[in-house]
Amino acid sequence: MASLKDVAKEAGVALGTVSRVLNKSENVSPKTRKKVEKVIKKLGYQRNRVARRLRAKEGKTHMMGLLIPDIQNPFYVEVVRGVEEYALANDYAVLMCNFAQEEAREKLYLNIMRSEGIDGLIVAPVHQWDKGVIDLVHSGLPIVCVDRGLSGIEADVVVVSNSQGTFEAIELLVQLGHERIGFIAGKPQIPTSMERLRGYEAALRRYDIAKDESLIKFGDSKHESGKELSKELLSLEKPPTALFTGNNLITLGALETIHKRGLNIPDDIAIVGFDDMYWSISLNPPLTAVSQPGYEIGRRATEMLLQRIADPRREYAKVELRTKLVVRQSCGSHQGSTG
Amino acid sequence: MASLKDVAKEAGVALGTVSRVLNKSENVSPKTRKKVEKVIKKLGYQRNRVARRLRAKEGKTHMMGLLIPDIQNPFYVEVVRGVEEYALANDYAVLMCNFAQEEAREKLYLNIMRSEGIDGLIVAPVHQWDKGVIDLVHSGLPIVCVDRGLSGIEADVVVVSNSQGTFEAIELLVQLGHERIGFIAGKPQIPTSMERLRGYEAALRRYDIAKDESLIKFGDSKHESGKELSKELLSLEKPPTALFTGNNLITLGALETIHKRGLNIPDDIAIVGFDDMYWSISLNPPLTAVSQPGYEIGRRATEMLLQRIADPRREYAKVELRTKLVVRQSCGSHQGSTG
DNA sequence: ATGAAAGCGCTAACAG
DNA sequence: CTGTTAGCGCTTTCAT
Repeated sequence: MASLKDVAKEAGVALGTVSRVLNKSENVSPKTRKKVEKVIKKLGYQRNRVARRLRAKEGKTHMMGLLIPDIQNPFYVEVVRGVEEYALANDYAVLMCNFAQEEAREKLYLNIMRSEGIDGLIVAPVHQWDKGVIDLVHSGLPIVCVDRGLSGIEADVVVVSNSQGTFEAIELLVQLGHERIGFIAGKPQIPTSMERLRGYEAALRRYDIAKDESLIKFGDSKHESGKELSKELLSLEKPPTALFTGNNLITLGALETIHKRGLNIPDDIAIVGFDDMYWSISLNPPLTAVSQPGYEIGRRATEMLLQRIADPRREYAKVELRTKLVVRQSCGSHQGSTG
Repeated sequence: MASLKDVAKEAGVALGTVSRVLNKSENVSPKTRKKVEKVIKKLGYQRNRVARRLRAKEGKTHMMGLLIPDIQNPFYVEVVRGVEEYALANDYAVLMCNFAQEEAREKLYLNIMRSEGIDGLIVAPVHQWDKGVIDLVHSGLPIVCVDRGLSGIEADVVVVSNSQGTFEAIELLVQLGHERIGFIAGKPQIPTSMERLRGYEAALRRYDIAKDESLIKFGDSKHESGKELSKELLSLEKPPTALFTGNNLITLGALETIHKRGLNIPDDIAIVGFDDMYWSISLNPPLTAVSQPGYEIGRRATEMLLQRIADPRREYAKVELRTKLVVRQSCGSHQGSTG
């Protein structure tokens, strides 16, 4: 692989001059620039990003980190796509790691990121007191949180209207005549779980429906947990007539249980889930869901991160994007199909 | 961040000695080692991976690349998990990029990888004549191909028995009484598409069923294409009684079409898909599918890559893993449910 | 067993 | 405008 030195020698200029051409410095004569660019092309020279990273001051390494909780969750896949797209367009490489909802692994990756010399990081913290992330914020590394914020910490964050989104979903179910609505939540430590629960409670209050604690179950945001907890709900003496599932994996687990029991959706049990997938319409019946703009979350977060890298002193911001209720057939007689 | 120099000064030894301790060199007295280790802990020292990478000889940068065609495809997500797991266990960071089936983007990422100084790369080439990847192989970088091989190139590769897997699926459909079996394939340039087609043809031959070209459609391995091509098949004058879909995204697209037309699965149309998802059972009806061991593919590929990095001259190998037919309800009266 | 020193490829400060 | 030079933090000789 050709190096700066090779290019300089071949072009008959100093090494620094080549660097200037590469970095689009003003102080290069058009003639020299042309000569150097020709040699660069001729030798197929490519900048060594590692050396560049080592030497460069903070904020110019052209590498950012992305730490996501669960790559098996299609929602995060959308976020990843948004991040990747925007990063690529701005000449940033993304070091992407999946900590699979394990705090220990998150810590490990946080260390790797730090020692890879990234310019900044986009992360969905394990919970709002995530020490690893908080330490990193304090260390001065530019960080944008997605999906979940940190408690009492100044940092940029991109979230969605979890509470409002859930409210709308429950409202729809109520309007369709449901009064016993089961709610399967994710881990209570994850802020989004609690926000969604608040939306549920608010909707019940709004329509004067008494809250029945036995209809609310907490799990761990995974398929298995959706499967088990829906079983528990359906086995109640007075089972719910409708189910709200707290994320997409829980939804899929619940569907498995419902189908296994031979129940009809929506006649025996209606279901609305948080998180829409582009293939939700391929489910039978097509799923009514609260759609999060995952791609947009990723894009916006990256935009904010690059802005903060460029100007570390700018005001911290919290961006809240709106969810959208996509009504299909799993919740009952509304014929609408928005998606 | 503390550096090697800081540690050396604090411990009162030379910089090189600290490096030796870090690299578990034999030539350090137990006493010195202990002293240094204590300081390392005290200062919370962490190796700077960038500097290490810049200085290190090839094969010791502790960073590998992973280039996948489509992160929205759950199959590749499984592969990613397998790679990540094995890499992490061996102190390798993974630079993971998704080229979204676009050759231009693949090329771009290939360049980034090269200039990030990775030790090796796992990649699913865009097609078997993928120039970018072939050039990289020739440059001497250790490379393992997954899912698809390269034509006429010496390189390690991990694939599955695409032809045999499809054969078994078609065989099942035939045994269930189907003779008009539609086949929706992915891009013909992708080797797996053609192998799966060969399995289809072999099964027809084996059971003396004439091949009807109008039942075979080529698309681009995506959801949209599954949707459209299944529409075409179902609109034929003599439509198929069963559908074989060439990958998971195509399957989901086909399901959408089938449900939209109000057809009953499997009575009106049976369906078997290539690729199983852990939530295939949550579909209604649960999907009969050819399951690829994605996680295992990723794990094995990484194992092979690290072996090649350690010994670049070892024999090249092609590992073919077996698929498994998971029979559920989408194909008809078999009551079996293996998944 | 340890110290000293070269240098990986690059950026940026300094000198002309 | 361009050349020269000092490191970034580390690994790896070469001495001792």
